[in-house]
Amino acid sequence: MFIEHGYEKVSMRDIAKDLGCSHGALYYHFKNKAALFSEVLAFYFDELNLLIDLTMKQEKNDKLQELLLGFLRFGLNYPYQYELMFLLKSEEVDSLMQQPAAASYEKFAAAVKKASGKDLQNDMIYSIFLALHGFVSLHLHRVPNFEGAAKAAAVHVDFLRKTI
Amino acid sequence: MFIEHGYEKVSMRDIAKDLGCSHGALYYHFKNKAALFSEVLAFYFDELNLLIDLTMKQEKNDKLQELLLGFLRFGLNYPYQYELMFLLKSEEVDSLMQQPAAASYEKFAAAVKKASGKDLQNDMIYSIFLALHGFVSLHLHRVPNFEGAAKAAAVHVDFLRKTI
DNA sequence: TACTAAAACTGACCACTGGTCAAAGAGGTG
DNA sequence: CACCTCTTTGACCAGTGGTCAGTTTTAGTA
Repeated sequence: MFIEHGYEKVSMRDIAKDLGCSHGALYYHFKNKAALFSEVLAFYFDELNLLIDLTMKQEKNDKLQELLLGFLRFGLNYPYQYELMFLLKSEEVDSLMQQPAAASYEKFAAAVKKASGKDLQNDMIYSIFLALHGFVSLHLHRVPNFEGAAKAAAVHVDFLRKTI
Repeated sequence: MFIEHGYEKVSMRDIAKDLGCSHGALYYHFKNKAALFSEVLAFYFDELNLLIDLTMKQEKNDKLQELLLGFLRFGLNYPYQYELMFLLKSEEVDSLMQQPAAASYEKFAAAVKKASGKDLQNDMIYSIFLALHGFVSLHLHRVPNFEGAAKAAAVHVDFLRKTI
């Protein structure tokens, strides 16, 4: 439900109705709405980490491009998840999200360094990440999925590749 | 109030209490909360446009750097405004915000082109904008103001300058 | 001055939200 | 049976954005 309609639009009562229980019962299992949602999101951090691993494992000559494009694809194909993984700042959710987000970033940064074949500066990798994040956060929800911005994504990644 | 506490935190009743009227009265003047807020934001689009104009008018050798840094400074010093100018996607607000946002972008893009002294491709300018947007949207609300990320901002702008 | 029409405002009301909690139910063990 | 823990319920709270019939204020006219 969160994935289809977003965090704000889904109420605890909606979830309870779908489960066939009262909304009060949810508060026995989860401290609050944010805690419930963050457990849903944990799955998607794993998914992103897995995606990075898979990209690095496959036999391709241009892993770097695949890495950058893969990030954009992930962001736009899981818009609500991405929004809460890297964008939302509501105090409640953010405190639960910062640690896994940082871990995923570290994994991404290490992969980029390795895939580039060069000894890239950390600052540079961070700038590249910011540029990718900018792309996703601007196209988020304005485009139905990655396909809707695939061409622009390729152009952006191309721009970034040239800087490396 | 919006600027200090953010869109979600300020209720129509809060505003009405501050004005010394009933919250119903607000709905006589504004279709809804989003419409009220978007009128507040119009001021900040003007502010950003003015900032671009001023940067281009001043006698400096490195207008380009000033332009890019200025955008980051604006974003981090007016975090709630920036959030709703370029980040928020609630259907209500977004439809009111897209046009002025696009206009401000066009102004920015033209200024970057002129300041660079080269005939930059539009795609490239857009990528640069996305990279700046990524910086702001990631640091937003995690840092009290521009000063809190000034060093990282300088590094990021430096990275972008090198690509031009 | 008295009247009128428009503009502005009020506050009760609606359906909804996240969250709390005493009470009630289940299920298992001795 | 009693006893105990785990789980669930649903009434309740304070708050939200939004609506609207009814009232007041304002300003212009006869």
